Amino acid sequence: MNTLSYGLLAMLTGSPRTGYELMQQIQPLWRAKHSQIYPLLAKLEKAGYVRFVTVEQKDKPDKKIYSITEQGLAKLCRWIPEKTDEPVKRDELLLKAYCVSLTDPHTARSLIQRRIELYAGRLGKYKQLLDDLKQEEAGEPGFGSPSFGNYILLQRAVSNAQAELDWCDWVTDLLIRQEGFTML
Amino acid sequence: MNTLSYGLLAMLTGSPRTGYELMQQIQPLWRAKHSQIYPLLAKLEKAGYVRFVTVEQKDKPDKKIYSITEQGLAKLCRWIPEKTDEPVKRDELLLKAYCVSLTDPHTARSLIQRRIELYAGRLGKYKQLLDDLKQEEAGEPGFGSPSFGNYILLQRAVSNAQAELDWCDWVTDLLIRQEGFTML
DNA sequence: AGGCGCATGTAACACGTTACATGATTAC
DNA sequence: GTAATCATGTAACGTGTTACATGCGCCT
Repeated sequence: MNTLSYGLLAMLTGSPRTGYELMQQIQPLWRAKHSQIYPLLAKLEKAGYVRFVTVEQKDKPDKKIYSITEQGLAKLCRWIPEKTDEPVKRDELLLKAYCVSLTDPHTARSLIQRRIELYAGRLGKYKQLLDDLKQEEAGEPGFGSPSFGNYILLQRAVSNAQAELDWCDWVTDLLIRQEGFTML
Repeated sequence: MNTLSYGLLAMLTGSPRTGYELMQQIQPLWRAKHSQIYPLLAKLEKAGYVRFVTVEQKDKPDKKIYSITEQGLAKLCRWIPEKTDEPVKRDELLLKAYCVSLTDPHTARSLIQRRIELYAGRLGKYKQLLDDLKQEEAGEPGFGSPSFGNYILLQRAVSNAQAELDWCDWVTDLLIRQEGFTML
């Protein structure tokens, strides 16, 4: 039982899902490819933590809809209070930022610009999802609501994307002022 | 040449360092253990991108002080404008947050509390380093300064830690209100 | 005609962590 | 005495990515 396995169980507490859906939906929390998820689901099934029903489809491949079992739920509940590892972040841009003075301000700006586009897209997407959730729940979901987890995570995603954009804008301002000077 | 290799070259543009120092100093940008770094440094040396001098020490093991070569610098400069991969984040806490309603608000609060301690510590550390840098540079380092990369990264670390703390505080408030209700 | 989305799975490889190995000094 | 810091390195293992494999329907 590695962390991703617990992540899959966690996702399945929301609703039953296919491996394909799990792969897509877990991305914002834990990056993983389908080639890692399918074998893990098979293991979880053998261990009795999840079960699946096969749904035949016309025009599309058959799919397996997984749901969490009582045993899986118990396993998950025991995991939650355990010591939580520190988050792991690896960002190529930060390595480039460290030695950014090796390039010119113009190149530096285009590096940051691509990052702005990335986070602007995410910000819009997560804001939309957060609004949708508030509409459905008619306000802010409380701890008891099954959407509570989703709610606090969406809120986090929004403020996180905003913070990234703020930093990018701040750096861009510094670089623009610099370009002004080097023009002289 | 994987990303960590470029990261090591980037670090060495600041000043020559030992493998041990590189291992420590690259952590905030790219998590890696010494067992990964030492073999990579050996490869970089064979490829001619870095060189080292051995310094004998009494009372401590001998050390190799690495510095970047002209070839290494050229290689690094060619890498910077290349397409930058998206950042990878993996955080166990977010997986737990998704299914946090499976536990009680009290357990949830202690999960968040540990994270608050982690980021409060980092915030203090990075604020201090940022102040030190501003003192040394007598103000904000400009693009030309060799500290510019360090400066924008420290600024980012500070605002990032602050954003994490803000979210933790916000979640804690939600949970405290919840505890109030469940008491009734 | 070619690419994307759905849907699953395996095999080979690259990357990262843990453990093994050594050894002196300093601090609690 | 027992752990931590400095300092390097290798071996085994676990995790994550890329590539291989299949196949239909939809869109451009």
